[in-house]
Amino acid sequence: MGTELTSDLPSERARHVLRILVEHYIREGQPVGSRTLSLTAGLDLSPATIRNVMADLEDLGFIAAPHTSAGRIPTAKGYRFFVDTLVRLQPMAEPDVIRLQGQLEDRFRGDAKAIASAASSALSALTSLAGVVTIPRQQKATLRHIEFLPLSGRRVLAILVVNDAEVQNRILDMDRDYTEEELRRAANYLNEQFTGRDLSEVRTRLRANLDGTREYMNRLMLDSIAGHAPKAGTESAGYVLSGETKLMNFQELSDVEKIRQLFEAFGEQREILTLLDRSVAAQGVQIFIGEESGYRILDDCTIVTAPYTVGDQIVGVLGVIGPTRMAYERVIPIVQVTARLLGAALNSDLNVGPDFGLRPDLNSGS
Amino acid sequence: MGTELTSDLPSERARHVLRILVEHYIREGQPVGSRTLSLTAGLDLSPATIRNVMADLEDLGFIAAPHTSAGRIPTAKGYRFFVDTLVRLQPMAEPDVIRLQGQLEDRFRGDAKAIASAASSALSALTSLAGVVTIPRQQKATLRHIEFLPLSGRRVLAILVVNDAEVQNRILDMDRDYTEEELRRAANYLNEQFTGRDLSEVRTRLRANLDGTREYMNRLMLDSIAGHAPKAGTESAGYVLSGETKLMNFQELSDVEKIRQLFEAFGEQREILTLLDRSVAAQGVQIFIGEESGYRILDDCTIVTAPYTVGDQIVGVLGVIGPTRMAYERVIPIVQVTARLLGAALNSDLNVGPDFGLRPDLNSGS
DNA sequence: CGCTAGCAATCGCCCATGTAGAGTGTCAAG
DNA sequence: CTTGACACTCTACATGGGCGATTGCTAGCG
Repeated sequence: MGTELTSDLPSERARHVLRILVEHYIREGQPVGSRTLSLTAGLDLSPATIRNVMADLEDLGFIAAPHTSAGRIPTAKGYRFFVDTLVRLQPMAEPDVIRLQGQLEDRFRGDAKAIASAASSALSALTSLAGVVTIPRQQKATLRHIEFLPLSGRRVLAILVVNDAEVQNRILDMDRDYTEEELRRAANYLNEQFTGRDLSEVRTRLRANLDGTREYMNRLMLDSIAGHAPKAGTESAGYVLSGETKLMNFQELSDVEKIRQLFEAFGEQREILTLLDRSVAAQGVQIFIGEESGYRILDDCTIVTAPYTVGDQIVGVLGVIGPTRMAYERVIPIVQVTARLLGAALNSDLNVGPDFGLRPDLNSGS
Repeated sequence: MGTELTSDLPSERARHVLRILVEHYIREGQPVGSRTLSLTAGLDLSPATIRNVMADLEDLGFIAAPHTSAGRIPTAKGYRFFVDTLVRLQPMAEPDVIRLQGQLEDRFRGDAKAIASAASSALSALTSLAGVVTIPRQQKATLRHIEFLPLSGRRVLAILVVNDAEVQNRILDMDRDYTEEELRRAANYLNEQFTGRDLSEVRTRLRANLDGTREYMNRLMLDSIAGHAPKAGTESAGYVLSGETKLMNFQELSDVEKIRQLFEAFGEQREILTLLDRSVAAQGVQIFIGEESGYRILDDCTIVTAPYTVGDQIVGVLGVIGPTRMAYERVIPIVQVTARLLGAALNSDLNVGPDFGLRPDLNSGS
């Protein structure tokens, strides 16, 4: 027994072998034997010695043999060690970065779902995996314009234009009917006082102004502004998934039953969303390998995620879903960069948006 | 050789055999042999005789043997003859109809995409196939309110409220910048003249009024109204697909590669949409069996569609997608009834919608 | 003490072979 | 026209042997 066995960590040489093995397996998809490693490891060791090292690695739980006399393949723990300490990340090619940047910034101004969709497609195209992007929470939503229309049955239709050109609308159930004149006055008041302000600011100011004389109006106005976030996209909170079909190309997922369960999970959204939510806590790229996710359905899958931010607020999560055997050294930087660029695109969208640059008069409260 | 061979149509007896064969195959999914038919056909014929009949049916192209010495299975032509002349439709169970009606009428007022989505899910649940519903064209779109907001770069944000409380918005690229005052005047003009009118009417009237003096305004106004239909839902014109994953349960589609192509086609939307469009022409239920669709990808699939109407205008198409071997006698009535009920739900939505019942003043043109 | 060469053993994969079962086509007799 | 009988065909399934890849072990080497 080698000295490695006394420790939980493999020796330097074993780490090298493990790296070569994982890299090779990721490339070829076939179990890797001692002969192959002896030839490609660059260590100039005979297969027999390699075998000893592999036996150690197997004892430590990093690799496993699908059956006697096939080579070894990495376990989830093996992949974990690989991505944590062995992988040599391959930065994205500069042209790809520039193209990606263009796709994200290009005229998606204001439409949260569209830009999420673009990011998702881009992720899928770059990685040949499934891309997933949560629809960004609109942390900063600056009021541009508001309008009320009376409906029947004491309901009022509120139309908000926020940020550049994002139109939101919701129906408010009120205590009594309002005349058109009343609604016009309320809208005028809001437009005059609060155009260019952040919605949360509008909310607090409205609460402060609640002086009793016009309480019912305040109720109307508060409701119209309140809780705008959850209805940001069309389908309420959710994510955009792209390139799911690419997953069917992988042999390890070529079982129809597995694919079916996976796609059903995609449709349900719940499980995937809670999984994505977990990565909000983390700072950078987070990786769930196989069984680590805790969901049986994803046992053969890895999810690589990263939160994306506007300012220093996390507004969403993006990532890719693929088989555990994926090209981590390429995928991780792609997710990383996409998160940064998406954040940047959203940010420029909010702050140097065309409107507020050119029309300061709108922000001055007229 | 029997006398049938001189005709393109099978004899009475052959038709009976064909019916039993198709019914049996749909139920069991296994090729049907002469012995089985002899036992279940109720004709009291020996297997040998049945074999003669089957030979005739095979010559006519209604059935085929996957290989020597397996039973026969229906060809596309066989299914076609079956659904055209042999099938005994099984009306939907009354409770199911009532439940379906409830699902469709229930509080989806105004939201075209939501009601299409509900219909699609219902179709999928009732048939255990994939349900598909095009988002209804809003044939009658009455202008409720319009508003313009200036953006940067000669762009203008137009916000329309149509029908009850449906908010549409689009960005118009104009030739020059407009002042807020100009935009306000344009909006006022439209609101005063056309509130309560149908959008198509507004369009024609605007064209007629194009008198040169205010041409640029007309351009703006026309653009804001024009082509509102394609942007009805969120994702522009399209359809809602439900229960795709159910298709993976069928053995005839259990090949991963086939499934992949099918799902990619679903994602593309184009091919499916053109196929659905074809059934707009037809009056009632239309069926595309296997290769009849003209799309290789759908060779093993049947699509059962029906247009649905508001008033007497066809506003959309719905249907189901499944393997050619599906329970036609149940599926056809389900599609039929769903189309009728969806039309009815949309109709009640438009005509006795809460707004127009209670606020006739809005419709009178002020 | 670690590395290596050699060797027997193990196991999955592939292919050929054999067999059972299901169904067909045909033909002569009823 | 129908039927029973028979030979024929083809698939599905199980069986078994050979092949190749790879391992674990052990003895020997530096």
